[in-house]
Amino acid sequence: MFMVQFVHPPRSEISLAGVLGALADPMRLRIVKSLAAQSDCMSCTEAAPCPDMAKSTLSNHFRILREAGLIRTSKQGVQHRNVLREEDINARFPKLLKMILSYPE
Amino acid sequence: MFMVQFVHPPRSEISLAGVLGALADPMRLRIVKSLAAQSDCMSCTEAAPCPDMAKSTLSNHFRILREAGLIRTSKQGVQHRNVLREEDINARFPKLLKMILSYPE
DNA sequence: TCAATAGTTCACTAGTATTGAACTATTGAA
DNA sequence: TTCAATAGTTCAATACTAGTGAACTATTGA
Repeated sequence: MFMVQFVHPPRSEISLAGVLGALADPMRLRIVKSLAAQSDCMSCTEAAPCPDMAKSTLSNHFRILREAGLIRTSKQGVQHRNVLREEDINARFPKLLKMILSYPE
Repeated sequence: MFMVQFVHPPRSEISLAGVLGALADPMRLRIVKSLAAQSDCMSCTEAAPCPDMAKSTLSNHFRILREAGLIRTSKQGVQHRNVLREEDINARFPKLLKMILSYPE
């Protein structure tokens, strides 16, 4: 009877290396772009960058984004609600996120 | 009698994931900051982020920066001349480098 | 009660990072 | 010329990280 606990670093512990490392993967970048395009939250499968990715791989990508401080995950019924921690990232590294997401590739 | 050949991707092949991945390491970020602060080139040991790092590790970091398209290396005598490919990066991802290097950590 | 759904965790394999040791290439001095 | 010093690279070994199928947990709805 163990609830899944999500690890979210506080704003002050979000590191540049962590953020860059999390975004340095085409799949994770697409996940973040999807989340940035949404005003509200998305489930993991909604934000999945491609349909044929293994569930465990997707789950791992979300964990990496979460632990880097890029997204916040909460549980809502059977799904997970993922939101971009835009304010926290902007407070820590102003304009970085917007700039990275602005490049076409 | 094999000359060491350096791999430098052309500007068009510099990828965002490659650049972010290369910069997503505190040691490599420090190397790039050192190079950005210099107007001319630096040898590998001059740009070394800390004195106790193994030579092979340092060499590997420079290789990663080179293959990501962040630096250009040429041989000059017994040393290697490393320069930041600022124009190429700026052409490909405007303002990204300056922004990343501007954060204090 | 039981099946379906949404993710996580585990175990395995494959790729990548760090490092000491050995190697290559260049320079400068005896 | 010969030899040592210097600057990096390459190799081999170990340790860590990513991708994936299979098994598992938790929630919902029939």
